[in-house]
Amino acid sequence: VRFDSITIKDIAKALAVSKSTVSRALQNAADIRPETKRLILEYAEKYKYRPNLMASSLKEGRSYSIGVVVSEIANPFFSQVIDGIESIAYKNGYRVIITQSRESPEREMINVEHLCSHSIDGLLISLSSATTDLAYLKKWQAKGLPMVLFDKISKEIKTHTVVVNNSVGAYDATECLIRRGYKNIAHLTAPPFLSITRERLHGYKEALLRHSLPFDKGLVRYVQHGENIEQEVKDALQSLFDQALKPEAILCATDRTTISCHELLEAQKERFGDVALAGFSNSSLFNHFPNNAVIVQQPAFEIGQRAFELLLQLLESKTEVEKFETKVLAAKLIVRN
Amino acid sequence: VRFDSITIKDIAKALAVSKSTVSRALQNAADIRPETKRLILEYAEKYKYRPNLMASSLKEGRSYSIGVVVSEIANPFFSQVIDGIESIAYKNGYRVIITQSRESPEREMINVEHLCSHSIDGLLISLSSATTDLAYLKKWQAKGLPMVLFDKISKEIKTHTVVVNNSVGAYDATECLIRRGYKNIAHLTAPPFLSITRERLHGYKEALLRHSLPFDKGLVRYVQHGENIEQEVKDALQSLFDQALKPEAILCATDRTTISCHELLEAQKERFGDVALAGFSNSSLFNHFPNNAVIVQQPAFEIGQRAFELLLQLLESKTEVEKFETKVLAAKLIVRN
DNA sequence: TTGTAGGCGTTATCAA
DNA sequence: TTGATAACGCCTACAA
Repeated sequence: VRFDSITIKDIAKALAVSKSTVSRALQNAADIRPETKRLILEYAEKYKYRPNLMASSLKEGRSYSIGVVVSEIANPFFSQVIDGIESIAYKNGYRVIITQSRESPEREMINVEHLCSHSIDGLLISLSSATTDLAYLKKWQAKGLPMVLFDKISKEIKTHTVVVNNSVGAYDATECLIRRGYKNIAHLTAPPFLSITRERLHGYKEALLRHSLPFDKGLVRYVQHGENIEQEVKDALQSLFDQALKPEAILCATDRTTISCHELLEAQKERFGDVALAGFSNSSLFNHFPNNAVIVQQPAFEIGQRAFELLLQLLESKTEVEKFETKVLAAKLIVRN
Repeated sequence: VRFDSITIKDIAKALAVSKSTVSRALQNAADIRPETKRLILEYAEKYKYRPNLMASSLKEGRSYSIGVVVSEIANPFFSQVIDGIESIAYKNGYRVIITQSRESPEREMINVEHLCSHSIDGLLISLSSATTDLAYLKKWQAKGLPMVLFDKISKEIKTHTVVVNNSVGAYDATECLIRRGYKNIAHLTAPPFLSITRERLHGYKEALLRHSLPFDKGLVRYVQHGENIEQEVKDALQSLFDQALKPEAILCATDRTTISCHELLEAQKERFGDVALAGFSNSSLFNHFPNNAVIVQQPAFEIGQRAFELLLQLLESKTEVEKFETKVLAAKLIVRN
């Protein structure tokens, strides 16, 4: 702020009172003469006084802003989460600083450092798919930075978390495919070390088991979700369909794989034939999916809300929080006629 | 920041030097004994000293952060713009605070107020479709807040601006339709008071004129882009097709209308028949559009880059900037065989 | 009811 | 080469 804005000092000078009196008036303090207060508030209003929040933050030792790290804001799941966060944060007087990791552990770390040196009061983070070393996060946590993990979480970090019931979501979608008569169901998923991968894989397996279908490792493909994810999905599909026993249906574990998979199946109908598609997605794209597609939609907005609420608990707790909560939300299965 | 972090004072105390010496060492000043500097830097490194940027901002009178206001981060055009902004901003040591107006003038105003009281150094803004009263923006500008307008701009605000050549984009798309033999081309666009509306309408008209086709007001529909835009587009389409002379093709002026229009045409093929679609869009959705669709894609990433560069000019200019620049970028026509 | 003084963490000026 | 001091804008004991 280089631009001229009126300060408490200015008001004090203009009205020939002390800075403290002005400060008191502005804060609705009790011990102030109504007349004085009126004068000050009028002047402040007239000259559009805005408190310098940097100064108060410095004084108060908190900034009333929280940091958010997601992999991509363009991903509809995350934009919905962010909407959820903001919806509650603003009401509570917090502002939200959004950053993107683009699935890069380095950028993730840089963002967190950046946010922290800019004095955020707390952090909401969904880890990048490639993050394995959590030392840097633990460091900040040890320094006392309150944080809540959501979506892609890690059990290494002891704190509140918000996730969806990935296992049940995957189970339901798989079961839906099975009920339609598909037996040979492939699974396209994220890297194996992620919790979402394990949980969704687990749901997939359970559904097969329950319906007495064999689990075949050869039908599972792990997609790195790197720079060129389209190519990765393409390769995965190729290798699936190069096998003797071709998949009749595919369950995709992530938004990106669901969409890429749909596009590829669409584009090369001759090659792949009529394959049923099921997948996790929060994209409005699903309107364009084939009518028989099965979509697992996560309650993204609510995830954001819950995550902020939990963070608020940490922020406002007077004592060290020892017992951490894990909020598990249900995913929604979308099946059209 | 309530959480414990080490300060210059702490280092000074620990090493029995003065705060100023520490500050100098940390800033790579010349007038310091190498040995002292080494000691300080080592200590700082060991105890993970991070400067409190709020304090330096307060001191320096600038925060090295800029505010961004767009209507929706989930809109791919804006997420691409934001990527462009960030790509340059980070390199220049600025951080970016993103807010969404959701096409509401009130939220837009609240966001700007909020950003300003949090001491941003400058503002990048795309106006909401419904914003008509710019008094509040002028107020901040008068106070000295540097700003750059992009995408949805207003000539009422005298400052740098970045836009695409809307007129040419619309012209090219329309001409493309005409060359394919379509004569009765409808135009679905934004509210008439927006510059993008006027410019795109102008390009549409010019193309008709050039190819000796009559311009028919009855083929133009203005869509408010409010809460329920889907319904608005639906109504617009209905009324277009209720006319005696049905459109053979439609040119949509905005991402939202292009997508809604596509979905509606798709869903009700019997009702609307085989209508050619052209439209402005930055969504990857266009992969799902019919093969003959014509897409006008804006260089969103570059818009963000240029906008930040111009803002940087304002931020770094020692003297009052009087002469303002308007960067006009070309849109890209995407036509698939 | 109001004013004075000190401090939040930095940086910059000036003196030593 | 280093240190003391003041200042950024705000808040708050404490004193008047």
